[in-house]
Amino acid sequence: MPEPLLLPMADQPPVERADAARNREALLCAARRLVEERGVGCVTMEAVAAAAGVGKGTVFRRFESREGLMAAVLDFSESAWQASVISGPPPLGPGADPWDRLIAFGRSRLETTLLHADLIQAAGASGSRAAGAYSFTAMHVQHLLAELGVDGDLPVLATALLAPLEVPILERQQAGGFPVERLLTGWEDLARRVTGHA
Amino acid sequence: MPEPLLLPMADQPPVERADAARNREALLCAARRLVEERGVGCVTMEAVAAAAGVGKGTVFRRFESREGLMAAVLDFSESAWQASVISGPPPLGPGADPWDRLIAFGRSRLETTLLHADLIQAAGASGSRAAGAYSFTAMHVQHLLAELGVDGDLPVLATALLAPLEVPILERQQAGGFPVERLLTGWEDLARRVTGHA
DNA sequence: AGTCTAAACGGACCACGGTCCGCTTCTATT
DNA sequence: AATAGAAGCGGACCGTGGTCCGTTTAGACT
Repeated sequence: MPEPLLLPMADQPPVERADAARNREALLCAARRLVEERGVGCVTMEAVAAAAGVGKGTVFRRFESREGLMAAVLDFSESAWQASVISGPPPLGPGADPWDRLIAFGRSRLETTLLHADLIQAAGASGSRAAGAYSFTAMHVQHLLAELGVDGDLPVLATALLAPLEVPILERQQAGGFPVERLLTGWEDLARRVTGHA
Repeated sequence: MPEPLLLPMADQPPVERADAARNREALLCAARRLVEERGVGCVTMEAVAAAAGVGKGTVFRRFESREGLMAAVLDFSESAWQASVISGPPPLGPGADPWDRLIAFGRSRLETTLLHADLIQAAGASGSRAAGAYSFTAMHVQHLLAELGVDGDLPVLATALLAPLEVPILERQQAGGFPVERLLTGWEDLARRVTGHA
């Protein structure tokens, strides 16, 4: 018998063993709980391991690093938000005109970011990487800009629009005494100037 | 004799003792050297202490934290740059018209930031705090915007202009394959849109 | 059921940032 | 010069993120 079709096919993710998957789930779950009830800053890797009933080594095996784990926790909340942008009700979701969507996006993004600020920071660089070079938000904004007929270097313009919504910038401004409402108004103004919208 | 004039006056910085100042200098110097020859990531607090011939406790006493020390090291290079903005030759320094200064500022800031990226990140939040609520760069941009006759929420607009020049954003874009030249062109375009400049 | 191997596990171990506290040293005052 | 006490010092000590490696186990094949 000639090697029962099993040779090439290069199955990249060699599937996860059952116990490994179980532990991953338990860890994620424990991490979520601990983060919620103690705050990100007070959750140690050892505590998560203990809460999930596994050894510390396992946590690192499954999630690479603390940042990785936090990114996974963040992903939970974040993907719900992404869903509401992709397929939720307007004006955030599809259906409204691009300008209204852009404004809704800005407000929603700003609020979400502020809400998960600790987690986002704890997730560090692992938080933004996604499919390929661009994260979901960048793609979305770029898309809206295109719909608005903006011309120029869209990827770069999108980044410029997103940058002031990043945690460090928002927190610095908040620390400087700027109320959220003002930041929001400011961002809308920025969007208006960038898009040339009336 | 009635308490020889020494009562109030609340002299905030009770001056630093001579040996303390000596150690601060030695530490700063050692840190600078080590950072330069090994790279920020490979410089431990203990190594700096040893190189300066003092105990580890002293490093923390003088600089509060690793971030604090790195901020101090950064300050060295940074203040030279600030000087060239304040009183260097045009177009970066005073003399050129505001628009040209703004463009020169963007290019210079971008290059400087990229150059010291590691250090800036290592300095963390300690890197940006300065006199009061606004850092030097924010004040400067705000000033230029005012000169250009831009109306709107200047502090917020200035922040929006500065945000895409922050390390994490620049690095993410570079990692995405965007050459520096493109980032720069993009920023100029942004500035044009924000200021309404022809 | 038995065997074999890659994958997974756990916890001892390490390095580094940061704290603490008993001892030393400056410096103002007499 | 002597004194007092605040400021500074050093290094043992601690907690945490991350690694390593000897042991265990899932699960594929027989």
